[in-house]
Amino acid sequence: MGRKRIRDIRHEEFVEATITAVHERGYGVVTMAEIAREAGSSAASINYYFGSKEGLMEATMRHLLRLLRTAMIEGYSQASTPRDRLLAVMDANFSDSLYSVEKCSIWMQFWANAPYSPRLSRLHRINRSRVRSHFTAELRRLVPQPQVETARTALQSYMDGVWLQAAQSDAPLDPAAAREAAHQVVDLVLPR
Amino acid sequence: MGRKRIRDIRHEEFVEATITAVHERGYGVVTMAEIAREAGSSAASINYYFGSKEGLMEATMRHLLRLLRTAMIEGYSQASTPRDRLLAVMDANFSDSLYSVEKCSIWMQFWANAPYSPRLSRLHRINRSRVRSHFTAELRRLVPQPQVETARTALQSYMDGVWLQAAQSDAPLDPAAAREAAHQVVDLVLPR
DNA sequence: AACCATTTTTTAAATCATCATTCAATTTTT
DNA sequence: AAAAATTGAATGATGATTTAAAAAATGGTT
Repeated sequence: MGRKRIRDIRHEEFVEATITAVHERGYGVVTMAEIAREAGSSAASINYYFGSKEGLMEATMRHLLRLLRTAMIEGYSQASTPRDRLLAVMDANFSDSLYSVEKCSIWMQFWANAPYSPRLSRLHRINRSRVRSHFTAELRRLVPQPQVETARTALQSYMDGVWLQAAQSDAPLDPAAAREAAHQVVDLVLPR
Repeated sequence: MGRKRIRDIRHEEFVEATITAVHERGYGVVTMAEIAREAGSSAASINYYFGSKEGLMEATMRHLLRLLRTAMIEGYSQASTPRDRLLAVMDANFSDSLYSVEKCSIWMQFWANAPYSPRLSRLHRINRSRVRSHFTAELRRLVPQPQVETARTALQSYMDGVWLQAAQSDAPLDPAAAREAAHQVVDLVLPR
């Protein structure tokens, strides 16, 4: 029973510490020692578990992607109409567990660094194309064929842009308000 | 006459080299030596002109902001209706001189790093609020009052999101197509 | 044109600091 | 007792910045 426990607990602790530390110091500047201190541990331990700094970063991004996927699946399962499913995808992006300055900020860091790390860029591509196919599937039933692509990029880029801004914010975010705003954008974009 | 010339020429050379080098290697990883090599010079020279690496980065961002402002002013001056002025702001963001993988990529890097550098974050804020006020001014005349704010964030975030994506692209961009797509998004958002 | 004095520009090398990673030894858990 | 986890202290690199000295441009004077 306990065989896997410690390993998993440490994993999670280090990933959480990474999120905090990267948010505070920046992806390019944060050191192993800082992350370790944040986790109440030592840099050597991180290497013991993750092999390298890059391995840790990849694990952290996987963690965030998992959060997003979970939020998305949950919302999706409760929605019955195409419109509700569309809103569910957006709501997932602005869910309480994801839409915080800390998370948006680290997400942005990963995003900016993805082009220089094959591991990150792969994760990034996979995530993006999943969101795209969700959007496209619902929009096909909501807008005339020639506008599907325009509506999709409008909405998907909107989400990206809002996160980009959120990362710059110096005040705490309001996820509920962000969802409300997103709904209004959907209203604006979809034919009524 | 020649007193200022050399200084200006070097400035520009180093800034161009910075754009190329940051695009190729990433903001957090690029070294002074790499930038210097790209410019056919030495790292010490960069410090002579810019004082520090951060100074160089700030100058580079200023350069990009100047490009954006120039493109915007030019388009603006030729537009006569609110709608045309709105489109002009968008077109400036997707102008041939700005909408390239290289430029979007470095822009993204600055964006991600702004929260950790007061100098960058200041520039960033100024630019953003200029774009916002342009948008708001035109939208006031194009959509009912209660929707102005929604339409503005929809469009402004759209632009941000498209740049974010562009930075990840591994193929050359098509600025004309991006402008066309942006126009369609405007059509979607504005009441017809 | 040629000459010198002054200023500006350039860079190689030295300095100084930082960090990821590894290793060897210890502690904790099973 | 064996395996897993932990860490302090090397190790080995890297890289921004400074310095000191050289090279190039400039301007004034014949």
